[in-house]
Amino acid sequence: MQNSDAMALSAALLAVAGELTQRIHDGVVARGFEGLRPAHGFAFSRLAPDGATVTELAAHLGVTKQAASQLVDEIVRKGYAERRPHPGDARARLVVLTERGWACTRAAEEAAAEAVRRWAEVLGEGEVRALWGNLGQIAPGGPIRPAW
Amino acid sequence: MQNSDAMALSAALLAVAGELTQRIHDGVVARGFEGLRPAHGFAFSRLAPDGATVTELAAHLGVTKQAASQLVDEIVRKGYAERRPHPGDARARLVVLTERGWACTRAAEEAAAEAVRRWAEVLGEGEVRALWGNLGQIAPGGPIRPAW
DNA sequence: CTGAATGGTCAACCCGCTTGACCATAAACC
DNA sequence: GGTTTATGGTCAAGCGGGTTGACCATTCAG
Repeated sequence: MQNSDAMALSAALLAVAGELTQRIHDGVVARGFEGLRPAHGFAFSRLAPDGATVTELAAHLGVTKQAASQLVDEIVRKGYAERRPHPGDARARLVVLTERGWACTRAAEEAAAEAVRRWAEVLGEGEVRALWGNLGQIAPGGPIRPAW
Repeated sequence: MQNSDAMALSAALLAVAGELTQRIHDGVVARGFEGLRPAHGFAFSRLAPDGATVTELAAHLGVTKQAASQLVDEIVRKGYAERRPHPGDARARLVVLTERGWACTRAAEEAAAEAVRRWAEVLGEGEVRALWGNLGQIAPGGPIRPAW
């Protein structure tokens, strides 16, 4: 495999990633959730299970805790999450999704499913599963950083 | 395929895209090209064949022409490209890569190849080619936008 | 030849993120 | 127990890359 092939593969991957992000974002907006940026989705995915502290969120997103704090301010102000006292650590505050936050998360899932369905139309369901499997194996575990 | 599966696939794709971008960027820096951001790579890829005007570059990157103009200023100042009069249109100026710009592009290709090689170690060469083929089919043709 | 359209730049502003300082609570240590 | 160090969080100021708006030069359409 030549270097130029690797570049072509990279370009395709990044193009798909960019378009996917756009489609999910558009889909979320179309379902009535406004004032959000794609980065918020990654925050939601970290908050979803059991909530998280600002510091944990910052690590997940790969930004400073100040930036994460601002982001939390924003989604709290817009009604997607709320801050609660942290059980067992009076310094920390647990950020959890509100019902509206959950609804938005479900909307994002629907939008993602729509985008993936388009791929299945082109590749077939089997290839999409193969894609999933392959990507899952090479996906890193670290913080989710903006692609560029 | 369930919505949550689509979300898992999306998350994996975006994680891989983010890591790939980081690795290419790191590799370029390691080869001695500093002061560049990932976005510059996408500009280079558009300039590479025969150069481009600021407006074409703006369309390719999905930003305003003012932003593209600033970006060109930067890579010109750092010696990666130069502005030339456009043959056949006195308003336009053709932005072309310098030799250093070409060297940087080759460095990026090497870094991409390194990253892809890691995938091949996990998936095998055949699956990587399959990945390439599948991504190539679903990749959009439009402007390359930052993932988020 | 005139008026609209296009390529490009300059200027002001916005917004998200960073660095640096600081307070409150927790954990570590004598 | 009391002091020191580390950790969670916020406030404030500044930076950097982007946007909008205005403008000039050249080209194209009538």
